[in-house]
Amino acid sequence: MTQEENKNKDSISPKENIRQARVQKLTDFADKGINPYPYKYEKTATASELQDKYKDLPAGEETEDEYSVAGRVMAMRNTGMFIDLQDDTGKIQIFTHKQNVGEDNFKMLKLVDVGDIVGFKGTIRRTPRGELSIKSTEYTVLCKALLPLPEKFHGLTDVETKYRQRYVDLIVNEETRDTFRKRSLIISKIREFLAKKGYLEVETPILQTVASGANARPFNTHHNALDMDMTMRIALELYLKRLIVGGVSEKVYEIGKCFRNEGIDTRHNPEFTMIELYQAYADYNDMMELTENMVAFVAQEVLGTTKIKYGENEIDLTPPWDRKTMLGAVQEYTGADFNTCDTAQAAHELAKSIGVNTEDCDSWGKVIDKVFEEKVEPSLIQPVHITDYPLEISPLAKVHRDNKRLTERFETRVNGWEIANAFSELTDPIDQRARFEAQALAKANGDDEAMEIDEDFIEALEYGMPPTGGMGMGIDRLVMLLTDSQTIRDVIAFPTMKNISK
RNA sequence: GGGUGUGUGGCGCAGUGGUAGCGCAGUUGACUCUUAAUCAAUUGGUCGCGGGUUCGAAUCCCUCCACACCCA
Repeated sequence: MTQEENKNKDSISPKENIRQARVQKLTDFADKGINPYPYKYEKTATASELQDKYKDLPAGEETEDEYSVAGRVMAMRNTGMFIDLQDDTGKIQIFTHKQNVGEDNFKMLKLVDVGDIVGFKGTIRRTPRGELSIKSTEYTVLCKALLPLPEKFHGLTDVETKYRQRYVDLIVNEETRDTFRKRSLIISKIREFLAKKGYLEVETPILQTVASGANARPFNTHHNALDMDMTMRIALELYLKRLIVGGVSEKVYEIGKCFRNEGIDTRHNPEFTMIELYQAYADYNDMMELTENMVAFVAQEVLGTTKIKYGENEIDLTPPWDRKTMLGAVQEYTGADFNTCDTAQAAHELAKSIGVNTEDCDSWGKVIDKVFEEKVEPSLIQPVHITDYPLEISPLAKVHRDNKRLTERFETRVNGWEIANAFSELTDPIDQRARFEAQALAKANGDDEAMEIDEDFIEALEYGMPPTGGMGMGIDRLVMLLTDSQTIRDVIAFPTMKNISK
């Protein structure tokens, strides 16, 4: 090696060093006429199928049964004689011996590294130590990996790398794979539940000119060809109700991403998945029943039980769930009865008397909301529907049939979190316009999360919408609950991360 | 936005003012029914970035960056 080359070698990073050693192996394969990135491989079994089928095969026994398996090499012992192969169902050991694969092929195993994807063909045996194995007669490199996997024992634990490079996390951490498989199953079980009830799945625009239907700030974007500013949706609500107006189905739902331009924490990601569903001729009481039945069905199907463990808590999702009015819950936990307050000012004073500062709240309803959030919400571990929210904070819900200050709205709380929000939907277009105008006024007074007026939506209501019950649920939080995940980033495959400037 | 932490080779970690270490992975060899295989040798790091204090900084101080947790 010349001095120049030596200097060159010294200047590259250690990671690049390992990579270059593997790039050299690509050349070695090419020299043998082998393409380390071939096109196809015929698998005849998965790891778990074999583990299951041969679970009673005694240690030391051999069979003539021949299979082909493929997956990622996770460990090599005894210079490649024992290989742990992982596919998406589990692991199986490969036994390679020069007597079986031939001397040349056995030597060529030196070109195979942990992390490579390889197909093995051979017969089933169980080793004297009791490990089910495939006695390999031939093998095919299906992909040469150029970068090394994290350490085999401790694996990858750095949370930042787990989120930024989820593919590595998934390769080495079974719990991560399990969480995302469960996420998929949860969503498909929701679809199954709603399909059985006659719900029609629909799709509505993500790019919108008016982002409304929730109290949140949107992401702004721009359509070049139309030269038009647009926003990403913050809720599914108003378009789904247009479909109820149209009558494409009396029961519709959508599962999809919503986008809210706000902070990130353990329960918020800027893009997240919501389900919203609407059922004509139903009210919020029907929605309570539907919500608890849906969640219980999903838990039963995915976990085999409706009694789940989350952190330190046991949570019983078995219906029916508790129901408490918001004012009743506040009174229960603080002793304060906000029914007795006729004005926002009186509510402020009552809140102050129980130690809640509500200076930033400009209405009776907002005061109660804040007191509820501070004094009640954290205690609501077991599922409960909190009903009858104040009018001022519920611009899309019908006025309560028995109390004009309240609406027919409930939020379902589990583990202290809001997991569902539902109404007897407001269908009166004149009232809806008044509610939007109150929101617009709040926005003008500095509440940048107040709702936008959606004129076309009001027009839709003027064509007539049947009485309707609607419900929205955060899928990510439901998945957190059912997978015992402590942060939303553990249930979103690629959570939003800040750029690393280099 | 505020507070508290964390950031050291590909990965997991030690190192609180005096020449940057360990394990795994990698490389070379030995061994060949292993299970985090074993044994021997060995490559690899401007200690997140930048500045300061000091004879001397991974270590003390400041700015910035990223991440986590708590609070708002």
